[in-house]
Amino acid sequence: MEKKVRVRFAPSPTGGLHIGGVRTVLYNYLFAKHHGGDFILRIEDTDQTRYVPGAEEYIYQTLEWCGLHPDESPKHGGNFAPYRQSERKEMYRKYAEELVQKGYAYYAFDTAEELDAMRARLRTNENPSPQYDRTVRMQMRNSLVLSEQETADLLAAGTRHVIRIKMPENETLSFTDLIRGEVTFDTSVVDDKVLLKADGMPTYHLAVVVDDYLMQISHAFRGEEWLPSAPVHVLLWRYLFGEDAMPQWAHLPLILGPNGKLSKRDGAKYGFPVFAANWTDAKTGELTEGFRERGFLPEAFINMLAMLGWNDGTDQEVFSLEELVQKFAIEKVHKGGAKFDYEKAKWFNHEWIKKLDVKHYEGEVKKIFVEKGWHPGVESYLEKVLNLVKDRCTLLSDFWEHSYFFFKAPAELDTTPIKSKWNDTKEGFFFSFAKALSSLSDWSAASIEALFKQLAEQASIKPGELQLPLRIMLVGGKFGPPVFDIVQVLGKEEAIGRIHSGLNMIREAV
RNA sequence: GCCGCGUUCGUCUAAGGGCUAGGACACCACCCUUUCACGGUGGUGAUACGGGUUCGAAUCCCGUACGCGGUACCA
Repeated sequence: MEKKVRVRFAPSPTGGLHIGGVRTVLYNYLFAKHHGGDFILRIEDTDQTRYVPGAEEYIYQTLEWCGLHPDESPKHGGNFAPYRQSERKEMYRKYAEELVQKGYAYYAFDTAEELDAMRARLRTNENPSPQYDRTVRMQMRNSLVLSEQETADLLAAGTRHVIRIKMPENETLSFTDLIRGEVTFDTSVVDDKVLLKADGMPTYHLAVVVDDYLMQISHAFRGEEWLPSAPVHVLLWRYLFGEDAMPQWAHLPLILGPNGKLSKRDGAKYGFPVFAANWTDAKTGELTEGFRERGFLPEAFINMLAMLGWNDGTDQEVFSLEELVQKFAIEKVHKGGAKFDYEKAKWFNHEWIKKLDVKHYEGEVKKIFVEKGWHPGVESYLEKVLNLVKDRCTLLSDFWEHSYFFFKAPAELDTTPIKSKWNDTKEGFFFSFAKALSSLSDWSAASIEALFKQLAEQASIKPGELQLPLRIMLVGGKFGPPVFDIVQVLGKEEAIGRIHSGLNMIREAV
């Protein structure tokens, strides 16, 4: 009987979510939904020294923006609550004690100073980072070397201590990774990791195993940086719950920056966001820009991340979330890390801006417009304008520069391109064009263009000679969408008004 | 240092023994457009290196190099 698919994303609330984290959530979500399973959000806040206020709320907001809704979480609740590890603190100790009882773990009373001293003593060029492992554990202060009575006394006296796993010697451990296949380790080279800290909190290693078991997680996907500690987790599963109950692992490749692992610094250095949404560090006040505020659509952001390390085997690159859910297969995830390319990210956004109806992002665009000093006007007019310029916008923030002139008549004109060729015949043409426009009944770009060409022919001027002046009168310079589309969207009254004031300005300039 | 993972155009990737190694981004050229873009067409450009196995290898095996990750009472 197949277990129900249950996956979890388990971030620690220590700051903004960067794109590597978001991709991990995405793949978890896609896998769960593809298999009709549950997607759980668990907050791993066992390190109280690194806890950052606001970080958890930020995670919810980011997931919501991306459209990745958890079935269970601290906020949404669920049958396996609590979902915050700090609130589960009492549950872990008993498993750690169980391991000690079974001889798989031991109490260690070494102080931070003693650990430092051990490392300093053993450090050499050949061994730059000595570990607390089988080679030194019998020289330390722990229940392996202390007598039972001494250990009991220390414990009874409330001596600060941790519980460490006792890694077996010379054992070959392997497990099957859904992406990488069989991965093998020699237990002798893994150190005696701390399982339960002196403050009573579990470390990640204990917590992830206990919680994955208690929350009936069927598949566990996480970043590749966890691969080296996988043997510890496999062992804990074996000792505590049996390897048969262990979730299937998949270690996701890393997302790289221009040189090495992608970092916040890369973003600042190369001018692209690395966080999903803006993040302000409460302590330093430092703001790290997000994709969202940069003008990315969630659809594009998700799409771009999904393709960074995965594809369905075809040439298709633009996928909606629904399509991704339908087609996602964890086996097709790449093994190698992927270098993030901001240009490609922008391309995805451009594709989505073109593809989506403007109603989808009108609200966001309005916010940006208001910041630029725009006053909300007629809804249908705004929509027409956005539809006209959407193809030329890569980011939502591009809309303003491509359309501001629809909301405000030009205060001055760039007449340099037309000045030298300006004459009375042309002026006369525009007078009669404006007049003819006022009585035009079919107000469409096509009939405006027909009218324009007809009058041009009557005046014996090539229409091409007149289009640029018209454009400049309407928008102020050499830019914007096709000129007759501009006339149409502007509307009769506004277009005629701009032609008349444009003529005045040209006359002054010539 | 040790351990692990990886390596196809500049970048993301397809091809998992068999056509001139395909697509996308970026770049270049041309076309479209008497604005600027969009768009269209075409082009430059890759199997890290060395050995095997095989009629045949990007693909399987071994070695080397390089990259990345880990090596905390952080996750």
